[in-house]
Amino acid sequence: MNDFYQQVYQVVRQIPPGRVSSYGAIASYLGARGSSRMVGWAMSNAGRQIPYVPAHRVVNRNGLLTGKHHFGSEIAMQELLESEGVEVIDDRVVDFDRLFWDPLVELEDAGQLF
DNA sequence: ACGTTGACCTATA
DNA sequence: GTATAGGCCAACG
Repeated sequence: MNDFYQQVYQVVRQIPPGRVSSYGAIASYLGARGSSRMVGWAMSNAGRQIPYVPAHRVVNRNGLLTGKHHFGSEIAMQELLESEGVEVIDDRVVDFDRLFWDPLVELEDAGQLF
């Protein structure tokens, strides 16, 4: 795969349980601010990646579970999040601002990767 | 090769 | 606060 995808997967794996991030934040961290859609495409392939990529911890900027349809079932993503202590109501992450995990802030730089 | 689609985001009104 | 437009670029038919 391209390095871009691998980088996306690396960042997603850094998201701690019970926290969530966004496509745009990851794209921005990888230097592709305008290409947040590519992060979504990377997630589409995330299910086939080894090791496991916690794609359920990645939601859109509004905290909406827009990618839930790509999981096994419609409630799989929500179930996974709730099993980690993340409240999800009406396909939306509760206290998204508080649970938001920004790689730009948490990792500070690319030194945490590789 | 071309048009459409898509797990998105920002800007403007 | 919502609505609309534009940009982004890989994958698919």
